[in-house]
Amino acid sequence: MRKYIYPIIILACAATYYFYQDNGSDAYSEENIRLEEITNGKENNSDGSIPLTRKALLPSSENQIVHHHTYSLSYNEQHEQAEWTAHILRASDITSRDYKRPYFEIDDKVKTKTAHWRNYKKSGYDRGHLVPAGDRKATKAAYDETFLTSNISPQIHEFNAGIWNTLEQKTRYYAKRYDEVYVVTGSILKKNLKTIGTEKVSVPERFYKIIYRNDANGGKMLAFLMPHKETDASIYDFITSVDRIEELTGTDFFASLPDSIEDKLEASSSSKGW
DNA sequence: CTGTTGTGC
DNA sequence: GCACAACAG
Repeated sequence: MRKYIYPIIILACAATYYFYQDNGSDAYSEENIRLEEITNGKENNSDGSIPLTRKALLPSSENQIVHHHTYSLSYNEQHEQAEWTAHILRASDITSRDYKRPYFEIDDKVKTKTAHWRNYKKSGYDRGHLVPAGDRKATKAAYDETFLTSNISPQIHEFNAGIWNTLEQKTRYYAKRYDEVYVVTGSILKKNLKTIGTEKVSVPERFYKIIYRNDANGGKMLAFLMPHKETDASIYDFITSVDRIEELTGTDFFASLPDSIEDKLEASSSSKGW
């Protein structure tokens, strides 16, 4: 009997290991990979383009920037939500795994403390992800990390499940097609917006998403600016230039790109090349 | 996929 | 407060 004990133990250990791998509970390895992404990036891209780190992708901001394992954000305390989030979306982030939705938690990395999810309860508004949960399905840990109240804005359900969802799916399509895209998502925060909850979470009137694809020729950029309302229109009716979003937000996007490339890409409001 | 609400312990 | 199931676009 004894000769079976060790094989059984080894099998049990292996099974446990694979179980946690599959569940994506191995946050430690993910942390190593993704935090490295912020500071070091890769040696070189296969197509000869200059590798961009997540840090290089970050917009300018006077608000509180925090780095999570798989995305970064800038929290606006007045409006009790992020003014923008930034993440690198890779084809490998997109899987068909079915994770159980966790509860939204306060983001402890934001010093001023983020809003509580109760502000949204019975408000009539969705807890709309900025970094979509669907963009972070490589592991359970990555998925759960999107369920922080620093990563949501109040959204009308018909908008969130409608054209905004369509835009998120299109972004995932680009990530699969080009293997890797850089994504900045946010809203136009201004004074006198409607608020919800006891903490007065602002309800933005417009949301935007900027997608950048890198290549040896400077890459391509695509920006969408959408009114926060239900619509049957196409997402392509809401293409704008990054320059326009910079005007509205006062934020400088992709400042780390060489100026000649940045100026050209950010002036464009065309989906040509995508 | 994007979400909320109701029930029960 | 949390788990589970049902429901909606």
